[in-house]
Amino acid sequence: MTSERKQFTKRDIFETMPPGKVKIIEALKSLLEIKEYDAITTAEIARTAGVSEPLIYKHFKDKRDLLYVVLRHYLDRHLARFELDLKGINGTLNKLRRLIWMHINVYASNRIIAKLLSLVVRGMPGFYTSETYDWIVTVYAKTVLNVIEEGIANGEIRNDIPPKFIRQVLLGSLEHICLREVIFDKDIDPDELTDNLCKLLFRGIENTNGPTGGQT
Amino acid sequence: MTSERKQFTKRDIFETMPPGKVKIIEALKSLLEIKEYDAITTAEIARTAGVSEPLIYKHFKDKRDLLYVVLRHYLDRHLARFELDLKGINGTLNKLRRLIWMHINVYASNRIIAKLLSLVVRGMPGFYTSETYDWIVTVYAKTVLNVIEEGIANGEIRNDIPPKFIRQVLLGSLEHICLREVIFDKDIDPDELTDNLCKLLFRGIENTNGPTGGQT
DNA sequence: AAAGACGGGTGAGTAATACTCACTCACCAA
DNA sequence: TTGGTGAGTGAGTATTACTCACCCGTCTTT
Repeated sequence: MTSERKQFTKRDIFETMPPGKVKIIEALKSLLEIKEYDAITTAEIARTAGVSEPLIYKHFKDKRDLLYVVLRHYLDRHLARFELDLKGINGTLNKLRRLIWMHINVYASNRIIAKLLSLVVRGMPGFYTSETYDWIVTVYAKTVLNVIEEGIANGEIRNDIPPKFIRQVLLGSLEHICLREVIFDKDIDPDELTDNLCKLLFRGIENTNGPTGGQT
Repeated sequence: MTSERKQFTKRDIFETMPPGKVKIIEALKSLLEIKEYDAITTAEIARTAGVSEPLIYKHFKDKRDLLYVVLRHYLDRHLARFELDLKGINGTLNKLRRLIWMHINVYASNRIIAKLLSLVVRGMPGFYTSETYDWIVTVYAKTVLNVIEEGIANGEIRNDIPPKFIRQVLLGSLEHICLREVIFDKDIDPDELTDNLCKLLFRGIENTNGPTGGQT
């Protein structure tokens, strides 16, 4: 009987929400499947949700604010697995490879997420002060950084480049190698991209002073 | 007397333009200095230019189309130098270093360009079918690719990764290492960033089978 | 020189759309 | 009973990108 203790998942979040709010979120989600954000009007969202337009503004600051919440819902299930999925893997570079593959795979299998992150919210000034942004940084970017720092500490990764810089290069590369296919809706091959990226980056970041105890 | 032959520069372009068009372009440019694109209205542009609003639509398809033209004007003087500036340098990696430094330096010294490229036009679907985009690809992206391919041919760069992939990683890294500072208007240090990026990437892309004659 | 095409330029207007105001209704606490 | 609170709405508004019909001067054509 004491088995479930904390397990706060998406389901709980939805259950404590007023039904109208849930309907609005789901409405925007379903509209994003068929057209891009800028082409979706608030009237359309309300109509699809079966609620009145002002209700959107009762629950969300803006149309954009609503988008940030929707983006978070989309990312939720993916990001939840990220940390766990790294647990079983030993070796920093193996963890990084796994991370890279997962990132690309999310973009490959969910174009809405890819488009929102690479093209839409990126240009919205308010995004960088939103809860969703904070959450992504905490859950994802920090995880990546931890892996890199761990690699530096155990001597697998060179220590003459700031870890945050390495992360920037990694994340920038990830986004850019998918960008063309995201924009033009072409297929993405996670395996091939992962291979090439690892080939290139790993040789750039690995510690050449010997595999272990490479502390200067 | 036969000294000047082709020399078509910005000045010529402007001179063959109707004065209203020039005024509109200059108006948007000066407005971009003080506020972001989305906050600028067409009425404001017309007022600043001292022309009527419909004239904008006589000369440009949209407000966005105008932005693309303005972006091209901004980039014009910078990109014109790119190819020339590489001429004197020998060694592919040295050329790449120079290229990297120049790219970062443009972002560091011209925040409007940086913001437009990284945040604004990136999310506009129409941009990727605009003349400006074609032009950037031709003048800049192709130059980068040529340098990389030259490096592969002469054995300085490894040949087991597609040159276009290397370019993607390079350009993605460049954009992403500046992104935070561009968004939050913080200073960018081109020298430091160039050093770190070259340290990381060069080891990743250089050919380890010997410096010359590395053709497989 | 008349006709007319053409390009730059404008005054007045319009459709669309994100967002607001004032309000109702149901529920719950004191 | 009263009053507060939060979900929800009908009607409205300000803003804004964009358009229509039109004017005028300058070339070209016959």
